[in-house]
Amino acid sequence: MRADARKNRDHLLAVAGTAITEQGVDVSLRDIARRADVGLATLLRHFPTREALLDALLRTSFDELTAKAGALETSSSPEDALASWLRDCVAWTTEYRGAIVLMAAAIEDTESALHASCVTLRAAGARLLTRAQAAGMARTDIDGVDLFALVTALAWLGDQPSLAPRADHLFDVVASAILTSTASSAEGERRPRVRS
Amino acid sequence: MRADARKNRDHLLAVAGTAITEQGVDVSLRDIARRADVGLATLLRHFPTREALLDALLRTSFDELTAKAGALETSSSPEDALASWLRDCVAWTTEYRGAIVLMAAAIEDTESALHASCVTLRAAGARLLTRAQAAGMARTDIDGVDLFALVTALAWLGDQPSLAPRADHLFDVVASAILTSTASSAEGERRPRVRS
DNA sequence: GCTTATGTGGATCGCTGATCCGAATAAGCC
DNA sequence: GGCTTATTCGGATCAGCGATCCACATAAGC
Repeated sequence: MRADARKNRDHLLAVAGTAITEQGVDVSLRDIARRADVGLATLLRHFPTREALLDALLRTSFDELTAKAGALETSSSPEDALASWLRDCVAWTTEYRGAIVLMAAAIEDTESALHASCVTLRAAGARLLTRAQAAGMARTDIDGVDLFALVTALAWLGDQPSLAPRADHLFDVVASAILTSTASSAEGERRPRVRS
Repeated sequence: MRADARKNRDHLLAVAGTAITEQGVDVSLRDIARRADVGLATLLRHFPTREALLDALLRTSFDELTAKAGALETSSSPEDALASWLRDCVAWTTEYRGAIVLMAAAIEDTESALHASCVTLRAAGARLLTRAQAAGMARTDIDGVDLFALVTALAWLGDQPSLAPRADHLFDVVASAILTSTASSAEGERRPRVRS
């Protein structure tokens, strides 16, 4: 890649990150290009679709979450690992408003630029779930696909301005359905009482 | 209203219903007008915004759901009433793909044409929830707003082609978190195996 | 049948993302 | 340093979107 092209690409990524954080993933691509002092065509050549741009932006975070799942697999109890990772996943999506919808669409669209990242993330969650299930700490009638769907739905909830205030609490509600509450004493302490 | 105007309005509603069922709520308004052999301006005068059009289309269903909640309040056990009504709500939204997102946005936007209907629906659910809680059949740390959010999230799940196949199952998972399983004998039969 | 208030829809605006292609320029070679 | 060439750039343009305007058509009331 030519030096000027690389510079433009990096600059565009930085500007896009700011713009999307401010206005959500539906921000006008023309605006991003304008803010980066670049033609719209240039933006669209580097990132042919909005998803390609998001993929480049989110890939780092994706990898971090996947890595964290791997680390938790050995460092925490099966139950805590799953709960903590799920919370991280949901919390992370709040950074890029609207991204979760694209992820939900990408998970089974093999043409999407986001597809591979989503599948990897889902697999990481599935491993944590399987481990928790084997330890008898998670209900066994759900699988990785269900887990991904639940996380996605909770993240979407946090994306809706009108529902976001309840997102944390509802995460606890859903989590209580996933994690078997046999060891309820320890749990009651770990998970904050959200509302009296 | 003049006779021709009324006719146009009714015809537009019928065409819009078909179009939205086929293509989801994001269907082009221009397309709807074209299919109704009417100018775009005419559609937009009868229904100034997409939400106004949806409000007119959905109002009947809204009222039915609200009425059903009222009927269940006396005809069924608090638990069955809540569970059955929630299921109906989620199932209903599948008819108009994408409508749930507009509803979530309308619930706290008093300017929205859908606002009043959404608030009424939420209140109906809240009454069923309160009744179930009073009977000790539902967890007491959630309220009507939480319930609306959960239903909305589940409905959104059913709207996503990639997640929809799990929507029914995940409804059961979430429902098991809302309804307290103290009377597990009666429940165990009605609800599919929650925890094997 | 005439008048008037109401309803209509083509034309147009500003916006979106997508695409084309002449102009600008960095990289490689002598 | 100067030349050539392959790469990159971005203004211009296109089709689509919802919103708005206003000259024209028409139903309703007398």
